[in-house]
Amino acid sequence: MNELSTKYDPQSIEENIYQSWLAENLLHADGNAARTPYCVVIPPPNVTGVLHMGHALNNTIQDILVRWKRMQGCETLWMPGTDHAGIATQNVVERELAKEGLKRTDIGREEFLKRVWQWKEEYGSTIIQQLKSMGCSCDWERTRFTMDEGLSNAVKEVFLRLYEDRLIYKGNYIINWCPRCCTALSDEEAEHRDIEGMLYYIKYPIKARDKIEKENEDYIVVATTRPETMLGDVAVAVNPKDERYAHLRGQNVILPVMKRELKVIFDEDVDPEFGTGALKVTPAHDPVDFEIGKKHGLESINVMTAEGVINAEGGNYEGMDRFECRQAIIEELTQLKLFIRSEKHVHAVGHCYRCHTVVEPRLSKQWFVKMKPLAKEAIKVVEEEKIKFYPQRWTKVYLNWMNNIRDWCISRQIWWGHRIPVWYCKDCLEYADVRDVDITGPGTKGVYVGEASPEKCPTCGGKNLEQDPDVLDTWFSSWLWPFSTLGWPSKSKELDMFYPTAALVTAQEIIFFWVARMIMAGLKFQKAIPFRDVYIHGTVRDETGTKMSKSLGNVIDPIDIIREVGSDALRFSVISITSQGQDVFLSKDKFDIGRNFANKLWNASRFVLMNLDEKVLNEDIRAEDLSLADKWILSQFNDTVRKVTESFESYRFNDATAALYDFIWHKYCDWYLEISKLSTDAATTQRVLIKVLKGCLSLLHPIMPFITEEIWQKIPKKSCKWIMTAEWPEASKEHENAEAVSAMEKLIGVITAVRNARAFWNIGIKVRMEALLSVASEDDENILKTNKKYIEQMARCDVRDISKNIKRPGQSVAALVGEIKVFIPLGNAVDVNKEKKRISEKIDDIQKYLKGIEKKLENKSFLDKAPEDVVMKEKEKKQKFEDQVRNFEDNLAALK
RNA sequence: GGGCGAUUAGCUCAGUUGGUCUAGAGCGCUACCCUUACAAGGUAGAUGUCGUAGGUUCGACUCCUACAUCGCCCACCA
Repeated sequence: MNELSTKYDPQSIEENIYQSWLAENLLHADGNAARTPYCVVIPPPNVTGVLHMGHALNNTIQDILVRWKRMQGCETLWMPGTDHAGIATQNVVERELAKEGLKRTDIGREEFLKRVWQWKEEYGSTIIQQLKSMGCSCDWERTRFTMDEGLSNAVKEVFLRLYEDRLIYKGNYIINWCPRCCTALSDEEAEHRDIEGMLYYIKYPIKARDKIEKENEDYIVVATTRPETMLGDVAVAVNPKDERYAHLRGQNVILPVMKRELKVIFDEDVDPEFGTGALKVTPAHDPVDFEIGKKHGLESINVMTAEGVINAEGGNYEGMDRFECRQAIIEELTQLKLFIRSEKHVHAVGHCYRCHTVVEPRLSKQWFVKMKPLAKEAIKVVEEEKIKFYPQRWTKVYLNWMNNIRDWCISRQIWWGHRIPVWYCKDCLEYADVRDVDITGPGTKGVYVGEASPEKCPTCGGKNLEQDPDVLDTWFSSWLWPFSTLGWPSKSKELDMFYPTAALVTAQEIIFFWVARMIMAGLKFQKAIPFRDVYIHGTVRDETGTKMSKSLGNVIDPIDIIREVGSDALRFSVISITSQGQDVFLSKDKFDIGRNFANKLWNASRFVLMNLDEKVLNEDIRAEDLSLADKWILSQFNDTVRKVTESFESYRFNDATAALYDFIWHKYCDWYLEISKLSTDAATTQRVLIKVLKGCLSLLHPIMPFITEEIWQKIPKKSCKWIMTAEWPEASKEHENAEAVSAMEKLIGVITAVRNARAFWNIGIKVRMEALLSVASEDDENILKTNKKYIEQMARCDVRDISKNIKRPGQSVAALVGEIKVFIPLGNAVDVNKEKKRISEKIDDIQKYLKGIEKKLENKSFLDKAPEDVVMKEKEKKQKFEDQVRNFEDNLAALK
């Protein structure tokens, strides 16, 4: 009944344990107001996503926090859910359609959305299932999805409020455009990557001279990385201070290929140092050019379609792909003798974060959120440390971004997402396409902004209404997550209780996407911060330091690892190699740490339970019955409780795993368990074994939930049925026992000395050894005498004598443990020369350190300035080493 | 162009306010051991001028400055 299976087999326990928790309803937070609330908000994984190592790390950390707080008696809530990932999901479903030879436009918006929902129902919960297999203790009953009705209401409400406050507007700007996804992207969604491209030097002939006759006079040379955009050039700009071009004032140049006449304009923003100092101006395709164009009243010529293909404005190049066009234009220019040369040029090029296509800066009409006013408060709360980042260095990164924040492009030209809640009256507007309206805020003629479609146009009463075709950026719903998931905009018990949430755990990549925006939304709509602590963990990378990603094929799939070594081993391993905020370099062998540790724990528990007589648990441990080893292990355990709790409190999770690993393996198993074999029958020993085991399981439970629960279930007469809801151990002074710790250290020293001699003299384990212990103090004598049996058991020797001033027997070897001299008679086995050499080496070793200490103590400044206790310690150290040297020298002399 | 991180044993990494550090762990390595919880184990052992050069200090792996190498993030240099 109480027995654990001989082999630790995570596969056979993990699934069952999780089902039991669900059956017992242990994961559900019902909102008990008598307890301290503790709420963690999951970074909602992408609904198309599958679990990767980053998720594994992220969710393990969150689960640790939640389980730990739950055990501490908090009312904990871990809100799970997924976001609808507009672009990514739409891409997935479009690919499915493509298999049937269809495009989304073939089936229409409504039918397409039906397909997406179908897809979501079928595959959207993959990642949720995977989180369960990791043991995550989320409240699954509260699982949310950004497209749920409640969350959609929050989105509408927020859009309306921002619009009313004139923080949302629609206008014509250069945005990042993905020609593959055919949508606008926000600045954050364009990932800049360094690309080795080309810088092309092109001659633009000066109009006054119709033929190129003189070098350097008949034309101006511009440099560009994107020659295809020249089709949309409207000017050439130079710096007014640049004397090279002073003669061009008032001149026009001819745009090659298009043969359009361009003005030469003078603008401070042109850098004379770059390229030739002359800039071709293409306002429709470059943000800098757009600004210059605005300043100088230039027209904008858009030469590309949404798909990145040259349009009618591109003359002969119409219909050509943008990159093909680049080559073709260079060829034509070469023929015209207007192409000078190209040189290699490394520059950062934006790529779509969903499909990695090179983004095209494109002039288009989009919806934006004004960020500066929102950022103001969000900067303040972080500066005032109402929200704290762990590690702290991210504060600076956050503030830097916030202080330079730019308006957020929130409209997307896709179908899957929250439709923009804006309707246009086609009768009132003079545009054929509703997209073309400029909207600065409430009061725009023919524009209605509201929760649902209006009956009629508020301006003219007409019924010719059309909703804005665009949807909102997915992050426009994610940024509301901390309160939209708790019921807002409706009033709710949960919102009152759990907002602000306690901690947010996330990766560095989404500080700007998500964390910063949640802070702004929280402050704007709840008038309160969304969370107090932000813990930023490292990025999971492979051995070579590159980010793990599917496309690179360097992923280690957490699900494979769970299958091989179990979820507990995965969790323990990943936590133990992650120091605060540092990136994680992962390779498969790292999981041995957790696997071996779980195995060790399993076997130790098996030993304890095997030797347990249930009846002894009817009574408590009595202090007067405790042996030295009992007191020692209880004191050491107490230390461990303190360390683990402190580590969790300061988000230093690997410190917790290190403390537990060291205690369980090297103290509990290596020493206490072995010593306990002397008295497995004794009630007190059994009680201590169980007490410490239970304590370890509790401390370990947040990190390794399954194995600890499984073992817990086999322990008889426990206070709580489930370890998941058991009490978190508390460290207390009364368990501290410095005396026992120091006494035990002496015993361990003696035992190690004997073992050392055995190994050094190559004496087999079966040969019985003898030892004589010469002591200098009563205390030592008592300790050794009362615990003689430990030495005999652990070092496999007979202790012949323990007393003061024992003379070293002939044919023996000696060791020193503090003030205790250990003599080990070896008979003829002793090789005098070998022993001499051994001892001499030890003396040399010690003397080396001794010299350092002596030097320190001779230094007057040190004696004057160092604190007293430090000086005292140095003196003690010196004394100790001197004693050791003297002793070893005596020993050396005793050798004949 | 700005900002940040890393540099410690053969490998992968810990090391919290400068002195209990004679710098640790895991893996690997060496020797012995299938000792009745565990060979995914046990016992014992070897291995480091803590990237380089200065500085602050009685004292630096720890703080400061420069440099080197690697990596990350941000940025409209065409």
